[in-house]
Amino acid sequence: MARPRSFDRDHVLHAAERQFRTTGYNGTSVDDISAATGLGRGSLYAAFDGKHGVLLQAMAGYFARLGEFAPKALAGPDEGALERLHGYLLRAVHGVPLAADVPPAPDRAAAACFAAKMALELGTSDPEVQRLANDCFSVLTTAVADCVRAAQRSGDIDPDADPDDLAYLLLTIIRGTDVVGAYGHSRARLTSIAESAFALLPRPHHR
Amino acid sequence: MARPRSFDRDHVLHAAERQFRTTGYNGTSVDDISAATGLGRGSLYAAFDGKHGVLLQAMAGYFARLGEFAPKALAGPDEGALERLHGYLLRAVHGVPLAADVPPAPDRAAAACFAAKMALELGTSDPEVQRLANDCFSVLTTAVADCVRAAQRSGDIDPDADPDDLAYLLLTIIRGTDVVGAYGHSRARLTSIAESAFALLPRPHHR
DNA sequence: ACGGTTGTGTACTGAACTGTCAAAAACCTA
DNA sequence: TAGGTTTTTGACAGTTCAGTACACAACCGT
Repeated sequence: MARPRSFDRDHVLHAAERQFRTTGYNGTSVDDISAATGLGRGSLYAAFDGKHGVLLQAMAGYFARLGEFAPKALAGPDEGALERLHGYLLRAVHGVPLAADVPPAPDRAAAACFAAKMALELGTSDPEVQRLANDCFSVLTTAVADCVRAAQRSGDIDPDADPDDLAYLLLTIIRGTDVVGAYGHSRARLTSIAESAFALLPRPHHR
Repeated sequence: MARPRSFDRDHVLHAAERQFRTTGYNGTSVDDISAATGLGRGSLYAAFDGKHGVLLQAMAGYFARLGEFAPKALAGPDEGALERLHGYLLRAVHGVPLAADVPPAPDRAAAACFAAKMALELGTSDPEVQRLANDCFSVLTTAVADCVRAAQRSGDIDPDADPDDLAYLLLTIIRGTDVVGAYGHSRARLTSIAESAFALLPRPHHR
């Protein structure tokens, strides 16, 4: 028996995420968020408790999408594991993949991992942001490590390699391409980096 | 026949760099810079043309230090090239090395590449910053690629590998550890990533 | 020692920003 | 259809910020 809210929570948080992505946290004013989401000042404070609240909840939403998509993209039968890894790597260097059918963003720099960007801007002074960003990273390393193990079982990756170390390395490379993308390098360059990384994966010793 | 300036330009720019590194560009006010450098507002505007001018000149100074140190650390006889690469990689993942004897910074997150951090925060909207950051990256990739070529001549790296691709990949990994460091991961974890990367370098096919 | 020149410190201005408040609007239920 | 509840809207106060202007201090050559 009260007025229902006129906006979709996830939709608003996603718009705020885009804004934070392009102008950074400190570079975004509450009015910017207001314009990007269509919500008035008062509604923002009532629903999300202001700028910092919007950030935390937007990051939580991002984390949820990540935890939904990445494991799904990497899980599957052992046989195709290496190829799934390959595909994920190639898509990831062009922007965090969050849906199977979403094409890479037109602007690579704006497609960098949201959590990573916020962690780099605020991580030293905002432990909560740092923790959330690290959670995003953990989800990804876990999913990749599982996929590496699957590839090892199917004989496509050296069984002596440590799957966790390999997962950390691959994710570090992916995050590194966020930075290289921010430098303005071409899509072809990023693809080349991804292929080089993939080519160096330790294969089993045949003989 | 005029009053000389009472500050050392490089010293001031370095202090400003530290401030930008810890609080970001948009998170730093002119008063913050003033406090960090000891210069008054007027002097800052007269000598560096305000906040943005300080950033550009601080980045230029950073670029100069980078171009001074990195090639020196990686150049040398072909024989020790692989080991120099190894040493550089290990030091780089703990913060941009700018002098041979400087120990890694106490706070890893504050030791990330200055240029990379600024590029990620401002790169999309500030082409000048993007260009300067990319220049920093180019200096490093060139130096690393040269060292890879040296290691190939001495028979420590597969001569069939493309040294430029390898250099891009290694630098991408190093920039990736800036992000992983911002997540709050331990020094040991970063070392482990660097060692994993080094272990995967393509060795020549013996026999 | 003095004057010209340049650096330094501080106060000021107009704009922008954050967080809050109260009135109006929208909705549901009875 | 009327009342109660919650959202929405717009405006407001206090603060902070970037950039400027002006007065003062320091130095050097003569």
